Amino acid sequence: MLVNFTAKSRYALKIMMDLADSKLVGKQQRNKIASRQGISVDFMDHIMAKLRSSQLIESTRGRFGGFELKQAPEEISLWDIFVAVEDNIYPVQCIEDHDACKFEASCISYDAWSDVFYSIKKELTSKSLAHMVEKWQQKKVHLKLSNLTTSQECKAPSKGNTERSQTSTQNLKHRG
Amino acid sequence: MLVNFTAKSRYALKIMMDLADSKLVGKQQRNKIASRQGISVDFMDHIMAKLRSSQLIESTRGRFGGFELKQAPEEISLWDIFVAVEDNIYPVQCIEDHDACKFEASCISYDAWSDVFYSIKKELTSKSLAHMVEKWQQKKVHLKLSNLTTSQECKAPSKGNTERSQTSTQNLKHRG
DNA sequence: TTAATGTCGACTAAATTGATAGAGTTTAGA
DNA sequence: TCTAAACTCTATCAATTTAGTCGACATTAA
Repeated sequence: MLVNFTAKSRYALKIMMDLADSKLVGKQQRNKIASRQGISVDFMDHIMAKLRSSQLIESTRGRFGGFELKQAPEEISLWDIFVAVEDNIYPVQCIEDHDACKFEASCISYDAWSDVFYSIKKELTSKSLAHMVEKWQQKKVHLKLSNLTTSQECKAPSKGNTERSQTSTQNLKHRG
Repeated sequence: MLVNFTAKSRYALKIMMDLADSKLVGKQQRNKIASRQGISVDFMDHIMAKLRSSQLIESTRGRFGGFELKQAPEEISLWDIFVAVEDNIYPVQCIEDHDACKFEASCISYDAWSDVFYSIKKELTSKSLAHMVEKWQQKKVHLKLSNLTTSQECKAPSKGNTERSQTSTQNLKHRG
């Protein structure tokens, strides 16, 4: 898949937008976020850990704990979010690690990949979470949705239920 | 992997650059290309089929056959190449197929993904094969390489030899 | 006819991905 | 101090995807 963002990026973006959208209301609990955004709480844990270690969110443990953004949405770019959750952000090995390939200098495509990488990085760095959320909030007005009434309809497959299994819980394949 | 170009894209770019680079010399045989670019001929067949069905290259069968570009390098963008070989070029399902998700309208991240997709597409569409090859040809002058003396050193793993197997053929992991 | 060339589809091993499970830790407050 | 409501961390797994291999076939020039 070209320009392949894994589920981690998809979910991370939802989570970050959810937190930015509900910023004024205060800390958000993980199962609230998960159910609003249709993500399995268990899987979300992994994503939260990464977002946290990248200083994008902070968490409070214990009763009445929850998550909130650690930086202003204006300061967070989409690039920051994707980099936080994906294990490898480079299109090819040699861009990541110049020592990975001793033939870099004479490789016909090295410079082209380098070019591709930096322009994608530039584009994603230029897009702020604040801007994305602003557009969402304008859209919400049209949709006449109240502030925190985000859809519940987008479900992760339920426990032990794959698309081929016999239980009939719908897997809606909502992948945005 | 974020911005994940599979081996098909990596190889396809090498192949297209190789063909553009040797355009004046005429048709190129598949095992010549494969050995210059360090690709397994067998795997290359799959890529060639896709490049051909996308009208990017044309082939001549039989003795003295080979491959050549079907369009001028100025007319071919990196986007064209990646689209030709990758099965899915969309970062998320709902950008590909609006009907895939009936909750698109109320999805918090749909517009953001759409934005991401179109800016990456724009960037890659703006980069022509001609431009990339021109830069390579300038670099070659510095490297003092003759026109078709491209490196042989970049090998795909040899037959039946994975990184874990006991035969010691080096897998150089040249991934550009 | 033959050798050199490209074409195509079936198959497979390895790696990655998405998801699950379960045993912690921390905190507020009764 | 005890408990419930939270978050944290690591191990494991099934399904899918990817990269690669193989073999039989088709085409062409000489």
